[in-house]
Order: sequence, then C-alpha cells, then structure tokens
Amino acid sequence: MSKNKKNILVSVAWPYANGGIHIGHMAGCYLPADIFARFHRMLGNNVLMVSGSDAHGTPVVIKSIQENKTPEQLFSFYHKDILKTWKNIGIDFDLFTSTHTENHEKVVQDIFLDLLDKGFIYSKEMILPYCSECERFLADRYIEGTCPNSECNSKDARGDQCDNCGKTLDPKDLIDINCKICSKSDVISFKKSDHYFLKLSHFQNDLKQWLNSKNNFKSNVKNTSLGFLTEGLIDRPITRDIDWGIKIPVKGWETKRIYVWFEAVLGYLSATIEFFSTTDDKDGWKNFWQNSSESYYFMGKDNIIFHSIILPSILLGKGELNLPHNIPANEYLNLEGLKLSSSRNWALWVNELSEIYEPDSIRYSLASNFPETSDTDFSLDELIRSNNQELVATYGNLVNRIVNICIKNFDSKIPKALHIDDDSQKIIDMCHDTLRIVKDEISNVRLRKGLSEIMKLCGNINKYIDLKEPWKLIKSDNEKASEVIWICMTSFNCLKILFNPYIPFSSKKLNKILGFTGDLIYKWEWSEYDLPINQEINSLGTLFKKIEV
RNA sequence: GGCAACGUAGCUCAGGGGUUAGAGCGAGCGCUUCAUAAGCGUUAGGCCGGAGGUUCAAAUCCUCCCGUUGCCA
Repeated sequence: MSKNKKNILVSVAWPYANGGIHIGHMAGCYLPADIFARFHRMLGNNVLMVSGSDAHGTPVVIKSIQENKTPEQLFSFYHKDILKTWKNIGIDFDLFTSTHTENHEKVVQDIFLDLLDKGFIYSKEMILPYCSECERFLADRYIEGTCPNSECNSKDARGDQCDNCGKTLDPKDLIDINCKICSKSDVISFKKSDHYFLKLSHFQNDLKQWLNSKNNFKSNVKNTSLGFLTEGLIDRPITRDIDWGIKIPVKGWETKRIYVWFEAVLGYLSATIEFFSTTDDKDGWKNFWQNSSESYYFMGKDNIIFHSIILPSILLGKGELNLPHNIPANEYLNLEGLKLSSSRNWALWVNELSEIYEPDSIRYSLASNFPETSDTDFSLDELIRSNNQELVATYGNLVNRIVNICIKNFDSKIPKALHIDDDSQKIIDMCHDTLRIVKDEISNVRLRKGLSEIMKLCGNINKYIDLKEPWKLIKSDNEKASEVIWICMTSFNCLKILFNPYIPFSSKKLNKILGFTGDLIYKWEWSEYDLPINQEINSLGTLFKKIEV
C-alpha cells in the first residue's frame, strides 16, 4: 500500500442470486462503480472494489422451488452467471464474493452478538401467517387473497399490498387467503413466533446529524433519507422463520435465520475482511473502514435507505467503523420507454448482449446516458447509434485517419514537430484542460458529464485536422505535416488515458496502436512528450467496428 | 394516502433567478476527400407539464394541480 494516497472503498450493491444481470443493473451501479474504481486506481489511490452475490432470502428459496433445485444450487448457478458477466463486460472487482461464505457468516454473527450485547438488538413476539401445507411461515407478500377494500375486491391482493387499488394491507384482513407458494387455500393460519429486532429508533438523532452534514449527497439521496427520519424510525425485525440463510448464534434459535437486509449490507465489510484474509496484511481491511478512508456505495434508487439508514445504524452500533462517504445512487434505466422487468421478461441481459456487441460499445452507450439525475431511456437503436455515430465516426475514425497518414507517409513512425504553432498549442492545452475537468467530474461521480467532455475533445481534434489539412501539407510542407501528425498522435495518447475508465478495451488497443508494448500501467498523468519520437506504430485495424443494421 | 426525485427542441438529455434557452442525434443546405460513405461549416426547430404567486426580472424560487418513477404506510 503506497503512502500519501487515499484509501477508496468502492462498495457495489449485491445482486440477488436468483437471476442474471441486465442493462438496468449495469447502468444503475456496476458500470458507474467500475468507471469510478478504474479512475481512482489510475490516480494511484488504494482502491478496493467489492461486492458479491446475495445468496440468501426468500426470493432465492421461492425461485429454487419453482426450478426444482435447492437454494444452494440456484445460488451457485447464478453466481457463476454473474461472474461471467463481469468478465464479459469488464467489471473489474477486487473481490466479488457471496453472502454464502464462512467468513461472511462469522462477520455477521459477531456483529449480531455485539449489538445484542449492547442492547441494540432485542427479541419480541410476532404473530405471522403460517402455511400448514408448506410447513413454513410466510412473508406477507407470499400470501394472497381478496382485497378487503369494498371498492376494490381484487382477488390478487398480496399480504402486504393490493396492486389493484394500491392499498397497504395487514395480512390478517385479507379475505379467502391462500398460500402463493403451494397455491392452496385453507392452509394459512396465524401463529406466534419470536424474533429479534434492531433498535433503529436509538440511532435516530445520530443519523439525522450525520445526514445533515452530508453536503456531497445528491438531493434525492439526502432528502429521501431525511424524510425517512422525519417519519420516525421504527425498530425492524432482523430474523425470519426460514431455513436458508445465516444462523442466529443464540441457543434455541436454530430454526430461524438472520433476515437478508441485515446481513447483506454487512457484505461490504465481510468482503473487505475476506480480501485481506488471503494477504499477509490480515488487518488491512481496517485501512478501508477507519480513519480517513473514503467509502462510496453504488446502487439503484430503490436501495437508498438500506445504505443511508440501515447500514449506518449497524455501523454506529458496532462503533469505530466509517459511515458512507458518499452514496451516489442512480435512478432507473428504462428500456424503450418501459420499466425493466425480469418477471415480464422485459430486459436486455448483459451476457446475451455481449455476445453480439463489443463490451466498449455497451459500456459507452450506457455511460453516455447514465440515469444520474433522472430516469433515462435505453434502446438497441440507441446503442447502435452511439456506437456508429460517436465511437466509430467521431473517435475511432479520428484515430484511423491519422494512423493511415502516418503509415503511408511517415513509415509508421511518430514524426517530430520542429515548431508548435498556436493551433497546435491549443490542442495540447485542451488535452491538459480536459484531463483536469474530467478528473473533477469523475471525482464527484458525474460520470456522464466527464464522458461528454472527452468526446468534445475528439471533436476539437477533428476540427484541428480539417483546419490543417495534413493530406495537403504532405505534398507542400512536410515539416508542417509532421507537426500536425505529432500533435494528433500525442493527443491520442491523452485520449487513451481519458477514455480508459469508461471503455478500457479500446484504450488498451489504442495503446498498442501507438506502439507501446506490454501492459502499460495507466496513470492519470499525461505530457505531450510521453510519446517517444520515432516510435513505430502498429496497424491493428480500427478501434471500433461499425454495426451494420 | 405520505415523502422524495423527475416532467426542457422530432428523439436522448444538459442547464437552473438576469442579455436573443443549450448539446448530441435526426432533418435541410454548403464545403472537403486523409479516413470505418467518416470529417468540417451552416440553417430550421422549444409560450422549459398546467395554473397561480414572490421579484425590477422566473425554465430556474414558492403554492396547488396533472403525469412518471422510487420509498414508506
């Protein structure tokens, strides 16, 4: 670990291991986090980017019953599928683990016992729906019946809410209730069951003070969280009657498990501990959870309060652990105007998409339209358009036109500039400016703005080329032609850096085209003299392929 | 029902009390030909969801309404 560098923990929401990753997940958190992490690694900061599959919980159990598998088999299947996605699209985790590890279980149980010992966790009796056929307690949303609202009477009301009239329900009020899992009626009864509760109410004031001080939070995150506090925090049960999940480390509680929302958010901590457990520095995790380290939590907007209220409460209870530095939650990405939905199969799966399109094409089209301030819309037409009109026409073609001139007229060697005129100097200045601007934008997690600034630089280099007309200079003024080609090449060497967090595959290729060998360690540093004169460039074809429709 | 965010050119989105409201794409026109029919220039196109209010001044702040999304009950 280098000194005088920041420790940046990039925490990314844990995907449920009951399905694959679609473009909504990608735009919501995985790609933003990856861009952010790659950028900080380039700055030379100590970065740890962690996440993992959320293996436990009722949705995994239900899906496994439907697919006639064990929960473990189901989790294992999707965990592998998700790992494949990261590889396909270039999401570069330092550790992508799961909640189904011994390490995670131990971390969660230790914290559970610590909070229990401190009185932040207490037990209380609840009355819950129980299915005699399935022999299990059911979550409210797994029982259904007729809506008690006389103006509605919908037969598809769930125990927690009626989708038809939108009313929130108490499961006991449902008429003709039946079990959603076995689909039988007359099997539901209400039974007593003891559960542990997290004393959220205790943290109300500390959370309010903390949230009020977070001026770097975006307004949706801050206001949603503060609004939640205004309503008054209510203690929530953190255990369930289920047999798939983390065991409760207390005698007599063997038939119950810890509720996913309590254990999954602790995954960030357990994953950090797991990462360092395989190194010589077993206590290294503390560098990312204590003192001046900064933690960023990437997620979709539906997940905000788990990271702004629940996790901070647990961390405050445990003590000596940093609260989130920033929670750059994104809004939602729609697909052709409609909400993404796995159950209605309205989604584009990243693994399927990456079989057809280059990862950088997918990354670019998503990043140029990240839902950072409002829901945004995505379509395949838009992916093709942004690939062809922006990546191919503006950036790829820019590189290609100059590389061709260099190959044909300068024997594939980087030429030397004897003089730098004002126009050329402007390009160099623009490169420096763009590096500075984009650094600021990415640091503040305004990733879309950063990307558009880089494309603007591409446009300006194209303008410079049209102004200078090097294809004419070659015949009339070779010295001037050399200057123009050198300026372009050295600015490409800057573009390679600027684009690397966003579209790393093409940056790697550009690095090779420019004649560098081996895996260059990218740094967020550039000088016009970084590109050696006379270095031989490589003809490796275009950076991007046009998508024919 | 409550809270929060959002509603801006044909499309996707920026902006956010102060001269004629911005970008990219799409459309029209012109220039160019080194390049992946790529590049450059230029024109057209918007009572900034609706109605009130505050202000010398509102797309921007406030209230209400309508719509979209999320969370909570």
